[in-house]
Amino acid sequence: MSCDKRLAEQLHERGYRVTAQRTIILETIAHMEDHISAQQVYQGARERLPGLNLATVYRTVESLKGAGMINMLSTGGEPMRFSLCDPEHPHSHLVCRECGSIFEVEAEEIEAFARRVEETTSFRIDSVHLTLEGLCQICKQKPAAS
Amino acid sequence: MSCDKRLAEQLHERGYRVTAQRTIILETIAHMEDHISAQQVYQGARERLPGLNLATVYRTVESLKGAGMINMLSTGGEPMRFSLCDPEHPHSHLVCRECGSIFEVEAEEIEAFARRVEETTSFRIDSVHLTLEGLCQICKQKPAAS
DNA sequence: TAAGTTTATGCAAATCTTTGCAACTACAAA
DNA sequence: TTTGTAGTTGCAAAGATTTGCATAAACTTA
Repeated sequence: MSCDKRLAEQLHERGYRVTAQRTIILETIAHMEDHISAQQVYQGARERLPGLNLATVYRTVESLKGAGMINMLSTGGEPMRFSLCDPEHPHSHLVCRECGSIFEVEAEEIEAFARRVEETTSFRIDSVHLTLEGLCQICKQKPAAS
Repeated sequence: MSCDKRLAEQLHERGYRVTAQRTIILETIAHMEDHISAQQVYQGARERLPGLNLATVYRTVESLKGAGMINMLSTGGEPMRFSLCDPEHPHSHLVCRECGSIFEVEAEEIEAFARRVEETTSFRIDSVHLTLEGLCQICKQKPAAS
């Protein structure tokens, strides 16, 4: 089955209606390499669906997050960014607060931590989000700004 | 030394100017029990500093985060929230996506993970932020909404 | 395949957050 | 204490995100 078909099927399985907007927005996020902003999703998806509204993008990413299909990353002070979930390879984000670059780090053990929290509390955890913020190799060599 | 004096001193040590706005905003966040929004900080701080501007609140929390003195928590779909950092007791956040309630969970081992990442990558990590999202004990018993 | 129900979308307005710029103030050095 | 400089603030405008409501589309059932 094609990648796109599989995504649409996942949506349906989880009780969400499969609309053109959702399909195209999801594919747009899936096909972009990096973590992209709402504006970028909007512009990318609009090429295939001209009438698309920005509010729909926001509502859709919210739904897709609820369906566990995308990750949202807010670096604080910058617009939210989205990326496709990869349940096989959970990862956390390493964000440079100076230049804004984002790296991914393997984080299976964080998942394990979440499972343990799930046992000790009575929460059901369905998404785990770890962000490590700091300075990348290049930026940490420059003098600090206040 | 008083709690407030100590906070002001920390600000100064880290190269930030100690202004009335910063001091009062920091105290406002420190004295509130929960994680509070920009509006709540604004309203609380305004009682002691009537001319205060909302833009200053946003810029100040950004600085305070840079100084490692507060945490920012974005639950996605809701305004950002802030709380005082407690370096002695690092914790992660457990957020219910249904009712929005927030709990704190001990997370020393996440700090340890961050230190290891710091060694294997060439990043300098100065803030670690883990959010576990899901359903709390009460909300997980209700039928799911799509 | 058609009808009914429920959810999603587009639009416009509201809310939240960031930014440019001129005036102001904290801090350091004289 | 005074002065100079760089960082902060308030204001207003821009940008990002959410929300209410009427219409349209997806899915279920017959």
